[in-house]
Amino acid sequence: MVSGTHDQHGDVRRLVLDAAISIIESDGAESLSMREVARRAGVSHQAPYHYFGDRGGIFAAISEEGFASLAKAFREVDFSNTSPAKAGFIAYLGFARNHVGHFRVMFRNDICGLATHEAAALTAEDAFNELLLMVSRTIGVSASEAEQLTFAIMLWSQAHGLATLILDGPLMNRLPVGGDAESQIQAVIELASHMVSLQAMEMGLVP
Amino acid sequence: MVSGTHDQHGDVRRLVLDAAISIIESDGAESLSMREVARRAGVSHQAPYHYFGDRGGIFAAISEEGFASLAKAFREVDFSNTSPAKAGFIAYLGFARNHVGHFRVMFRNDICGLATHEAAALTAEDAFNELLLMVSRTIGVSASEAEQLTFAIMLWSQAHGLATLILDGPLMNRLPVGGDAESQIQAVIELASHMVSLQAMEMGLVP
DNA sequence: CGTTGTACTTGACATTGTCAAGTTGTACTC
DNA sequence: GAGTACAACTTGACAATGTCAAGTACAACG
Repeated sequence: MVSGTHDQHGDVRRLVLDAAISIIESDGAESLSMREVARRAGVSHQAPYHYFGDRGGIFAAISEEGFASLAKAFREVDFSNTSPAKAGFIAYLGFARNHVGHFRVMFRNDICGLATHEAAALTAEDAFNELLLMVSRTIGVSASEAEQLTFAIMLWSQAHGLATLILDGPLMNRLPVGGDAESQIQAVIELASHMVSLQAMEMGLVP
Repeated sequence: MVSGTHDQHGDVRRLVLDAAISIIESDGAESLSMREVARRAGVSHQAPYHYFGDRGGIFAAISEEGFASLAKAFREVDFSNTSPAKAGFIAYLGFARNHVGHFRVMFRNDICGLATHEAAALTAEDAFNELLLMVSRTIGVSASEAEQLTFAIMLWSQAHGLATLILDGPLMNRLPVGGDAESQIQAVIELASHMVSLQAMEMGLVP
C-alpha cells in the first residue's frame, strides 16, 4: 500500500471525481483525459475505470451530482423578497456559475448519456419537478398542466440560454468594452422576470 | 494563378469540412477525430492539417461558416406574417435544427477559439448585428442603446436556450410521452413571442 | 485453512493529435 | 526549356490516450 494512513472507502472515488471536475472547469469537457484524472488523483490509470466503468461513467456521475445540487438549490430559494421567476433565474445562474464543471456536463446528453445511466436520469427528473413547482408559484396552480409545462420550458430555456452564453458562448465578447458585465446580466434577468410577471398578470393568475 | 482552372482545387477542403460536419452531427464534437475525418474524405491523415492547421482550426472554420449562415438566415426572415420576435425565434430554431453540426460548434468558445481565429469572430459579430437589427424592429429605434442590448441578450438567450435544450439537452426526454414534441415547441415559441409583445407594448414603443 | 469479493495496479494494444520530412505537380522566371 | 519556388498533398514517426485483460493485495467469512 502506498501513502496510506487512512483507507476510507469512497475516498478514491471522491478524489477522482474532484480531479475530473476541476479539469472540466479549467479546460472543458473535451480535454478530460482519464489518465490525467488518475494522475491528479494520485492513483493508477485504471482506478477511475474501477469506479466509473468508462469516460462516460465519470460524466454521468458528475451529471447526477449536478442535478442533485441544482434541485437542492431550487429547494432552498428564498422567495420572500423577489418574484418567483426572478429568484429562479438568479438561482439557476448562480448554480451554473458556482458549479461550472458540473454545468458543462449535465446538459450534454451526448457525453454523459442520461439515456443509459438511470440514476442520473432520475436526479434530472427530480430537478425538473422542482422547476415545475416554481412555475406553479409563478402562474398559480389553476393553470392547466399543458400551460404549466409550456411555461416551465420557456423559463428553463431563458435561464439556460443565458447561463450557457455566459459560460461558454460568445456573449461576454459582445458586451461593450467599458460596460460592467455583471450589471448587464442583472438587467437581462430584470427584463426577463418583468416579462414573466406581465404574462402572469395577463393570464389573470396573479392580481 | 488563383484557383479556377483546375476543378479539383478547394475540393479537398470542402470534402474535409463536410466530413467533419457530418461526424459532429451524428456523434458530437468530442468524437471528431482528425484521422476519421481524413478517412471519410478519402485523403491522407495529414491533409486536413494542411488546410486547417489543427483540430481547433476545423472547428473555427465550421464556426465561421455557421455564423455566416445564421446571419444570412436572419437577413432572409420574412416579417410580413408574424411579429419580428416570433419570426426571429423560428429562424433561430430552424437554423439550429437544420445545421446541427455547425450549431454544436459555433457557441463553444472552448473548442472553436473565436479569440484566436479572427475571421470567425468577425462573422459572429456580423450575425449579432443582424440580431440587433431585429431587436430594433421589435422595440423600435427610439429605445436607448442599453435597452436594445439588454433586449437582444434576452431574446438571444431565450432562443439559444430552447435550441440547446432541444438539440442536446434533456428536454426531449421530459416531454410527455403521448404528446407531440413539435407542437409543444411551437407553444413555447408562441408564449415567448407573446411575452415579448407585451413587454414592447408596456414600453410604449409599439402601439 | 481456502474461498470469495473488493479495490485497486500493471501490462498491452490499437487509435489519436501532431511534428518532421518527403513527394508531386503547377507557375513563373531566366 | 531548364531551374526555381511554392502549394498540395503523402508517408513516417512519436508520445499520449481509452480501454481490455490479467495480476496483486488484503479483508471477511465459512
